[in-house]
Formats: sequence, structure tokens, C-alpha cells
Amino acid sequence: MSFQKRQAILDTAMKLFNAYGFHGTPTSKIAKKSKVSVGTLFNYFKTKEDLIEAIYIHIKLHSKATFLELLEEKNNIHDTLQSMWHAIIQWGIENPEEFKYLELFCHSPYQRTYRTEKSLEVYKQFQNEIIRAVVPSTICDRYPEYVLNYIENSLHAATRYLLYNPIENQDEFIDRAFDLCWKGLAH
Amino acid sequence: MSFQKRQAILDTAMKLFNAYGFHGTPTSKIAKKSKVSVGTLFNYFKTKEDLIEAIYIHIKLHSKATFLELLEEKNNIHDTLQSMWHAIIQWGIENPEEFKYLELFCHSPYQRTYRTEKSLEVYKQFQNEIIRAVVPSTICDRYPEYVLNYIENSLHAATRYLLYNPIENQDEFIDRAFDLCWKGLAH
DNA sequence: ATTTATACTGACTGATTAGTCAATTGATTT
DNA sequence: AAATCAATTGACTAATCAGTCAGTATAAAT
Repeated sequence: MSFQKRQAILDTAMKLFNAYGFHGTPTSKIAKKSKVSVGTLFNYFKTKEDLIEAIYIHIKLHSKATFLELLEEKNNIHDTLQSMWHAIIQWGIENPEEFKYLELFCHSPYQRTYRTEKSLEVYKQFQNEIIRAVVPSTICDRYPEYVLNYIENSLHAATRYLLYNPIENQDEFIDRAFDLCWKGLAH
Repeated sequence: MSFQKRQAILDTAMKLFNAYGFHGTPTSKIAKKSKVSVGTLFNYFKTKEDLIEAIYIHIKLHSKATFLELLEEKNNIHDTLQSMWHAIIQWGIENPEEFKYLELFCHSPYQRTYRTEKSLEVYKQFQNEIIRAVVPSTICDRYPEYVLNYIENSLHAATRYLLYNPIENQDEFIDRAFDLCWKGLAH
């Protein structure tokens, strides 16, 4: 078992799934593009579904690590959240295939993992902080789950926008998009 | 060709696709549940993909009609937008299968239609008004497409939340969720 | 009653695909 | 050099599924 071979399969499979969807990508095609036989593919991953989940988990772990690197601790709530915001979007821009795969996966019937496996939630460790941090407005008090949802959605929307509509001044856009979200949360 | 039969196929197919995904729902199953033979199904819809698109178009037309009924013209921007907000979410709650299908479809590889066929966009007619209406902040001026995107996302997030987390006071929630979004847009 | 037109049926086909396994290759040990 | 173990191969299988079509039922027209 070679680490490189496993990695190659994960990487080509991710790109093919992004391009053609899960159903539109036969395992034979993944194997061929990975320069590996079908048999080997199924040595590394027991089933196609296992592969699909393995890619998801791999991306989650990788993104989590990167966020922690990019993140800077600030001395007030606004700046801390803004730093998180930048770090997360930055990761998406620098890892477009990974970002697309997360969106593909979590809107697919395979997201059982996504729903259940809370421990892997990248944002999880931020979430408590956010909920605590955000100036307690009515909606935050009563529907904290919704607010987290809302923030995650906004993050994805901003990242997606940057990926499909490349603009010059990305950092300025990211700041503006953050304001849009922040103004709703703060009093 | 009977209108009822076509309708029955559209309806059962929508529900089955929601439950098992496009790939997970064979045409044979759709036919059986619709009390129709496979041959008949393919008389009404040339291919499975045609059926998938037909459901989408049908829902879009239906939702558009309902929005227009529910919509009330108010005499200021805030109230008009709030009324739209309520109408759209209300439709989603009352038509959960239709709402789920729209989400399923637009995150699937079949959304070529969705991307191209702008004329069918339900929100389209609202969009110009929104862009014009919202107090011109920097982000609205410079990235109007993003703002529309953001609003649509927020609408979907709120509807989805209500569908999967039933709460007593829905109208109150819808108002709060609107505030969250509105405060970002207004000065 | 007979013909014509239309709607419907479901067994069948051809194509595709996930996953297997006997055989082969390559590396490591004795 | 022989033997042992591990990794790799790809032709093959069993199953599934979209779509067809020859034939049947039903209704309408003459």
C-alpha cells in the first residue's frame, strides 16, 4: 500500500466527481486517470461510496489544519470573526476543487456522514465562540442554530461568488461581504 | 394523452427523486407508483432527463403564480421586501416537496436549465426592484449580483430551517430572519 | 359492424457499471 | 537461489436500468 497511490486516487476522483458528478464518473475512469487498475482502486477503497466519503473526510481534515494556520487571534469580537471569515474564504479560493467537492458532497444523498459526523465539522470549534461572541440579539438568543447556519451559508455564498466571478480586489470584497453579514448580527 | 396522468407522473417522480435522488430512482419505480406502464411514462416524457426538467419547470411556474397571489404592495421599501420575504417562505412551507426539489435540482448536474433559462427565474421580476430599492451601500453598488445571491441564499436558509426544525411561532421567526438580512442591506 | 386512430402495456434489449478473483509481477527474507 | 509475502492487474460477472416495440385494449369515425 503506497501513500502516494492512495493520494493520487483521492485527487483524481475529486476532480472527476466535480466535473461529472458521482453517478457520471465510473470507477473505471477514476482508475485509468489515476494510472492504476480497477483492482487496485478497490484495494485502497472497499466501495465507491467509501471513496466518496474518504475524499470528504480528507478535505475536512486538510481544511481544518489550514484554517488554524491562517487564523489570527484579535482582541475584540468583530476583528476575531473577521479574521475567521477571511481565513475560511481564503482557503476556498486557494483550494477551489476542494471547496466545490464539499458543496457537491453536502448536497448529495451521500451526506449522511455530513449530518451525523459532527466531530469532523470544521467550523464546530468556532461555532461556540461565535454564538457566545455575537451581541445577543433576539434571533441569536432564540434560534442560535439558525444563526450558525446563516453564517455558514453566507461564507459559502461569498466564496462561490469569488470562484465564479473573479474580481480584482478580492480582499475588499471579502470585507464588504463580511460587513453585510455582521451588520445583521450586531446591534 | 391525459392531463391527470401526466400530472400524476410529475408528482410521484418529484417525491421519489426527493427521497432517493435522481440516480437512486429508476424509471420503472416511477411508473409503478404512478400506476402507469414504463411505456406510457416514456410517451409523456421522451427521456428521464426530460422528466427531471419538466418537474423543475412545472414547479417554477406554479411557485411564480402563487407568489403573485400572496404578494401585497406596500408603500415603502422595507415593507414591500418584507412582504416578498414572507410570501416566498410561506410558499416553501406549504409546498415542502416542491421546495426540496428545487434545491435538489439546482445542486445537481442537471441544472444546465437553471443556469441558462433566466426567463423562468421566479425571483427575476423582483430582483430589479430589490436592487433599485435597497439603500445603496457599497456592496450593493459594486456587487449587485452578489447581493441578489445573498438574499436568495438567506431565503432558502430560512425556509430550510423552518422545514427541518418546526417551531411554534413561524411568523415571528420569519420576521427575525428578515431583520437579520435587512440590517445588512440598509444603512 | 368495421375500420381507423390513439393510448397503453410490459417483456425484452443493449449498454453500462460496481466489484471480484485467479493469475502475475515485484519485493523481501531465508 | 528459492521461498514467502504483498501489491497489482484486467478480463470477467452479475446486476441494474433507460428506453423500445410488437402487440393489445379502448375509443371514435364511417
